[in-house]
Amino acid sequence: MSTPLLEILKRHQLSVTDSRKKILELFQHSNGALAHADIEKKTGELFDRVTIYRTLQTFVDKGIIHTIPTADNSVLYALCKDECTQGHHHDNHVHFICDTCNMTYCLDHVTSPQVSLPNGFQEKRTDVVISGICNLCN
Amino acid sequence: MSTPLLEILKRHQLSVTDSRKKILELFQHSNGALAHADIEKKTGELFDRVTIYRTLQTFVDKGIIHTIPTADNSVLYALCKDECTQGHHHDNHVHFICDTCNMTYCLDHVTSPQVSLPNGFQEKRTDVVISGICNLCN
DNA sequence: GTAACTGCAAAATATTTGCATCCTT
DNA sequence: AAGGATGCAAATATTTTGCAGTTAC
Repeated sequence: MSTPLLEILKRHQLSVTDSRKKILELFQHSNGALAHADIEKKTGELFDRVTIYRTLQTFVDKGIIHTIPTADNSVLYALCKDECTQGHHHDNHVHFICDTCNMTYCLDHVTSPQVSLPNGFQEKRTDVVISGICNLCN
Repeated sequence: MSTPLLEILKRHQLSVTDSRKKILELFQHSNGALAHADIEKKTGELFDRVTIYRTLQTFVDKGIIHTIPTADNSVLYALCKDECTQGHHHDNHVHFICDTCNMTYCLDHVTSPQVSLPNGFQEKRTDVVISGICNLCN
């Protein structure tokens, strides 16, 4: 199903460490997005808080995960599809946040719509975040 | 042009104080969104940092301003259109963030597109954030 | 062996809360 | 006069940085 951990890390020229393996695994086994706090909770005392921050940042830089915009303050991360290359994310899919279970999904098969902008505005990237009720809570 | 300050505050049953007048005025004179830090900078030493936090929260609660989702950690606020009522925002317009000048615009006249979701997902609210180059920087 | 990664400590930043005082109505 | 808003102090939470020790390759 999902690409082996080691292959992903190696493809991005990252050395294979416990924290990277574990955190990447968490993303693969979660069908939604994760926040720093989620990861901290799920890894227990395994890694330092700082290591988690740095690992997430590294993954973002390398194009392994991407951040998801949220209206409140929180920062969420989710796996990129395989086509993401370093420094160039192609995550133009729709994100869905369930108001009930609070889960955040990447709807990989729903692509962002084309929006026509006023004169002079030039689109480079479109993020769509839809909230409502997910299929499990419905 | 814009609704008088006092009228807006009174309509939402808020007492008229210096900080509320000043902060609301800032939003009216800005054609973009503002962050807590922007407001702090523009008001100088006039008000306490905490007062700004509380004033912004009050405005959000009352439906005078709304937050804008951003992929990084920052929280941005912008004026709601007049139809917003307490606890019920109707800000279904598109937001635009300029990569060059870093300004955030509410494109009030560009409404969020309808997105068709997978079975079982029910939309309640759609946020669209487009980044690129704005009309002034273009 | 070397460069990169981690843990720990601490700094920097951001946000929230309690309470006494002041201001709006 | 009474309730709400503010300022200040301090608690809490979040993120970043420096550095020494450890690990991957």
